[in-house]
Amino acid sequence: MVKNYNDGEYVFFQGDPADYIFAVKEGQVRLERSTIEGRSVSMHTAIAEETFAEAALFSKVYHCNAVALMPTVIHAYSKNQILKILTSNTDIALSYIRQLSSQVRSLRTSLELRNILSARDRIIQYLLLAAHPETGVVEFDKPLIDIAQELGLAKETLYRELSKMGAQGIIKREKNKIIITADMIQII
Amino acid sequence: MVKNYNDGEYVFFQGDPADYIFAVKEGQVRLERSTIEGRSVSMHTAIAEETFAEAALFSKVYHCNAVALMPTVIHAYSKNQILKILTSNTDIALSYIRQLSSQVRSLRTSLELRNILSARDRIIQYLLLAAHPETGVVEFDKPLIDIAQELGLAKETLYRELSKMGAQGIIKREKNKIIITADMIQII
DNA sequence: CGAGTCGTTGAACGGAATCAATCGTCGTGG
DNA sequence: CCACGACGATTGATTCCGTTCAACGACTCG
Repeated sequence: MVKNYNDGEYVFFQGDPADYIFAVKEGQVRLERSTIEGRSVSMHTAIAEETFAEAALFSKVYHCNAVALMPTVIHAYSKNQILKILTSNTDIALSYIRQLSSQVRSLRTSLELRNILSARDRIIQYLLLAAHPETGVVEFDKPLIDIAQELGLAKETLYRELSKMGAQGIIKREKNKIIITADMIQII
Repeated sequence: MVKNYNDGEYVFFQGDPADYIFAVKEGQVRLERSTIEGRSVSMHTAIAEETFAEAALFSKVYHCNAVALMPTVIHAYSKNQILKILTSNTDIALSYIRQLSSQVRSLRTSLELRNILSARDRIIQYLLLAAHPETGVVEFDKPLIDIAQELGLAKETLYRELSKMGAQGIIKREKNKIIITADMIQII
């Protein structure tokens, strides 16, 4: 089921009966928990192609609010239907487990990156992880500005560090592409 | 199956046949990926009571190395056995899905916290999330030093901000406990 | 009663965010 | 077809905040 939301419009509220899980097709949705005295804390921001409220499968009500941060297109999937499918078809259940496992791994990696304080080191580790293991090529399907966001850095910091690294010859830059040179290895 | 590892001992290597998934009982295990030229990048550090290499369920080989960072006790579970159980018993599969979903949610929340630059704000959001919704009480089952680590802050920073907040009267501190006062709400 | 860990505070430094300005590029519509 | 606007990329200057180093008190546990 496809639905459209405007900026600021709520998809569901904390306490609503949890009947659907969702996927963002376009736009962004913030998951926020209401705290004491009506304040809210953002728990996650789901972007395009992400699913959210998966935990609703196992809960009678939603435990947070979901609000669109811009005009947003969302797919809603009936929780009961999904549960039925998951219990009747072990292949699908397993494939869902695989997907979740891979999500856990990727989230853990992101978190581990954030434990690196130095911007330079964080970028280097990111590049090493993202690089093709043989060729040392990192290809980007999104602007650097988004990468900066992922890395938890100001875009300026990322630009600066990259151009420094370029000057030092430890990376080479092409359009939508960064190539790690052999020199990087000694630096680390 | 229980196994013991010494500091620096490897549990498995990248490329080894993936026959087991694991849980850390005591100690720590670092998951690291080998990159070009034999360097390694840490992808995750699993601590006590955490599972790791769950993605091995769906892979023939491990995609990273696992190395004990201290004397460590690990439980190993046969991948085939687990797969058999998951496919034969949908209840267990569902419960595993639940566990993974909850892990995803919690990891997303941690990551969202890290997107907050200001130490003070990050701590406040953390406290609000961790607080009992009615009473505003946060109870700790581990030292603040570990909380600081979780938050990605130097312990000194956490101590300082907490004592500032205490002085401002927006929190009250007791042993293993922080109470959020009504005053906090206006400050945010 | 010591050893080790946790908690706390001070001082100084450095590095990343921020503000600001400019350029390049792409798509769009008049 | 070109002007315009939007957004990404880039560089400079400045500020500020969190890390780091250091030292010390408190507490727990063997």
